[in-house]
Amino acid sequence: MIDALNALQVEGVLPATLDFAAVAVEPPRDEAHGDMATNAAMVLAKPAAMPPRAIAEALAAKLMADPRIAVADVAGPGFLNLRLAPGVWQAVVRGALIDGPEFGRVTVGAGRRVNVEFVSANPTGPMHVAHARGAVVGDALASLLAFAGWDVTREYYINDGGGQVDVLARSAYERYREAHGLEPAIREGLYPGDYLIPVGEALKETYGPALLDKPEADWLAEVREFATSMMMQMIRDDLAALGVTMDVYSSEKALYGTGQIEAAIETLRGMDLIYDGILEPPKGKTPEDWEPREQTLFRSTAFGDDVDRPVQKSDGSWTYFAPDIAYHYNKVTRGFDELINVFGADHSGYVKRLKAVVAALSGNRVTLDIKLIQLVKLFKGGEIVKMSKRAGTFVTLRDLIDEVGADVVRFVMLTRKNDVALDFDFDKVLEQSKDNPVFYVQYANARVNSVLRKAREAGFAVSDTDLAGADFGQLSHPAEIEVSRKIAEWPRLVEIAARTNEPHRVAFYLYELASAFHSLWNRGNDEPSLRFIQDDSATSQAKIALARSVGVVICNGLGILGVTPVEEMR
RNA sequence: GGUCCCGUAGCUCAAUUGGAUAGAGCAUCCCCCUCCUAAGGGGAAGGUUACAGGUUCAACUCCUGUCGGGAUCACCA
Repeated sequence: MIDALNALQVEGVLPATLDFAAVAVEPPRDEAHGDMATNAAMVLAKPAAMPPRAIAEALAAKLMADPRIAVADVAGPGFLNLRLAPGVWQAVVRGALIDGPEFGRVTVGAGRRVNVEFVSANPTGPMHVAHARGAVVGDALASLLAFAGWDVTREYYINDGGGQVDVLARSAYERYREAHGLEPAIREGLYPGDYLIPVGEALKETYGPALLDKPEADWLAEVREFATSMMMQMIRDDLAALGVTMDVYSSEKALYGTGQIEAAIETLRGMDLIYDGILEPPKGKTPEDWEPREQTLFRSTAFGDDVDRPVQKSDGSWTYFAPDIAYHYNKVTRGFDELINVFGADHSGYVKRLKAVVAALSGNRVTLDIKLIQLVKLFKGGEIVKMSKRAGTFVTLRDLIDEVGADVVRFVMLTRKNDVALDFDFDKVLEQSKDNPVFYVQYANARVNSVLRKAREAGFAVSDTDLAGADFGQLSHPAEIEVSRKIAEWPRLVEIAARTNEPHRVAFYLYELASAFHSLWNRGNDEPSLRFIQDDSATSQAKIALARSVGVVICNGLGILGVTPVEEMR
């Protein structure tokens, strides 16, 4: 395309000073407009001082000389539609068979190092549904980026430095007393969950009666350590059940006493981003117990935040924000080019200050993208499932996996953009119908396998190398071309989804591909010539190859989503 | 009150980051099928993309404002 434009410049048709940066060539939304389209004529009309249609006509004539282009015609205000020679699509199907699991792998990431931090649930209990979506989105995003050429690190930040782990320790201590036959005092503010009973028993196992009747100061640190490590083991197990493996676990507590927090704060102070001052009372509703106090503050208003943020409490201890600054400084110094944090939507208030910190501490070298994950609403029998931590009716990730399986959980969690609330309907996700995307995609793959099985029984050679040698000129029906086009879109989709950090696009794409394939399959009912297995072996081979390439793409796509493809439905 | 997210067909959601006549699935209406894998197929209808301005050859997309829904707002993480 650019070559053709350059040629026109040389010929003097176009002014020599034009910039082609805004020229795009892409597959149009509407296939009636050809296989590829370009906006070149309209973008260039103004700078070239020529009517768009005139540019388009000249360009069309030039492009027709290319053997890969079958038809180039001018449409609408100056769009140039290109119909590619059939061989281009056939080559794509062949490419899918040759590349196999690598088909769709692209290089937009260019080996840049990206850190994806996700889940980061407090180590105070089992994971529940709210964590599940973040876990799935983060993990799928990481896989997607890896497939698109990034060097990816999956990371979990353990919030083990704040008051909530003391609460955990006290709660576990009561269970420890219970294990010794004493009445536990689960006071208001402690964690009442049964999952701490085994922790109490393990404490008894390790310490015997040694910690009984001792003041809190004597046991708090040890019990805290003991309980958090058990909680983290439980969380790792939960993640493993969901198919998530982290590369790095970073501890908040480990930042204390190392000077890292102080160093990060001092660095910011050197940029005049840290100062001591007094905050105004919050506007709107002022808390009744509000009183002015001097604190150490981060100047986040310089980055568009509505108020500066405290890093130190009035008693001199750090707020949660201080170790967070140090943690992100740490990620910057580890040499990542990009940081991505997957947070729950309730963290929306931290976005600006964290972006500000990363921008300041990296000298704008490192980008931070924060994906906010909206709520998941559970439905069962048409009723919303109410969840309350207090009433002990919150649904754990384990419950969810046990009921519908990890594959279903993962796929469904990716059928929505991250910043939109998601309804998870227990009844629908187990339904076998077209409006259950998990089933529909899996079913397509099962049908592909069914074709291959029957073809093998009929004596066809169906290895990928055999199929890649097929005569794809046999595939001429519009329904077959449609499936080929969809397959050809795959690498580009990977690129877009990765660039925008939106793994849900993969799930939607797979549904569309499955839909095109099912449509072709069903046409075979009425038109025997569209069935995959024919009497003529050359025709069969091409059709089977098409089916197989659908299977290749579905497997690659599901691989990114972390969903296991099924070979047979039952 | 500030900030962030959302608002698209009756319902649930897409829309290749600014492209052409805004697309799917349910539900509705019409026709066909019981078939290599049964859990269907084809078609019709359905829209001022919340509203009002602006930028652009081109706006669901970007900017400003308004309305509605949600999240969040020092001394918890």
